[in-house]
Amino acid sequence: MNTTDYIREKGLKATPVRLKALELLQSGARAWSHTELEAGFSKVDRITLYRVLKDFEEAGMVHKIIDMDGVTRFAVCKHSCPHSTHSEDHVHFNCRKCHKMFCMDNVHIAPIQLPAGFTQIGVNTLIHGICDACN
Amino acid sequence: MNTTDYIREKGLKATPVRLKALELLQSGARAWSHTELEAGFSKVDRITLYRVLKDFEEAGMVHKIIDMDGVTRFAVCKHSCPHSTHSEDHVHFNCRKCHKMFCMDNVHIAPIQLPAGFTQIGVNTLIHGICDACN
DNA sequence: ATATTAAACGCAACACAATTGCATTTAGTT
DNA sequence: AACTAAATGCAATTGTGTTGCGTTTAATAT
Ligand SMILES: [Mn+2]
Ligand SMILES: [Mn+2]
Ligand SMILES: [Zn+2]
Ligand SMILES: [Zn+2]
Repeated sequence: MNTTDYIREKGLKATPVRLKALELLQSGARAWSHTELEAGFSKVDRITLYRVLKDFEEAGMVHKIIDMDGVTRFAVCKHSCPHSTHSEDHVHFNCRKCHKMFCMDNVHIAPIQLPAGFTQIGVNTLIHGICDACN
Repeated sequence: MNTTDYIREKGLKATPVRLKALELLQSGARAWSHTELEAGFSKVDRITLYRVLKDFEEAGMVHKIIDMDGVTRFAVCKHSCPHSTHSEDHVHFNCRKCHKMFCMDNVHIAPIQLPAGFTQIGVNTLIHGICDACN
């Protein structure tokens, strides 16, 4: 399915900012910060971009992750992600050199045993190290 | 060892703000945000508090964690934590109800197998759910 | 006890991320 | 082509964290 139809299918209008933002998010196979995305446009209103990212997130098109530096990042949801059942439990990798963040969908994490009284809803595993490109 | 001596042992002057901040951090067995700590004082300069927290962190007295909402939090280091070998790899638990964060030093996490090319330096595991008090 | 001084403090200013309100424009529809 | 709800662009505001600088103070030396 093309970008325009995908946005429309999610109940959103296919506007220029949304099309470009989605194309950027779908490229590079990584999680993008607002600043990185903004730099990918020749010209964009940063408030509009904030709202587009929020719209995408609410539509279940992207998920938000806070990286090791506290920077908010967005990555496309690879499997179909209805907002309710949206699982963000996959591992994220943050490179100490280039500071890029990657979603590691194929990395398996073992279930965690919590102390009595604590109930788990979800888990965010954030690994930091050196990525393949920087190695 | 008392609070004053502990601060001095780390090479810092035992000032009123530092004493109070450390007492707050040592109480409650959880990770405190700047805002929460500030509220624990009857009167404190917020810039001074930022600097005290930075000093504590650099001295290896506390470690910094970003919680599920992107809020920066500080928790006392339970075992002796020289800054160089300081391990922050223990699990953190963030409550969806009260938004408090806890360090789970006794929770074991299995080692993670990364794809070829990626080298791991450390890992931050952040579980979200409902804490014992809220359950 | 008093003097000394490097460290810590308090305040103003600044930088940056993110949100809200509102008037204008536009995508999708009739 | 006309309509309208949604999206945009801009200004203003909030929140978090940092930096510079003059003043005060904790720890030390006399
Ligand atoms: Mn991801
Ligand atoms: Mn901790
Ligand atoms: Zn890298
Ligand atoms: Zn709770």
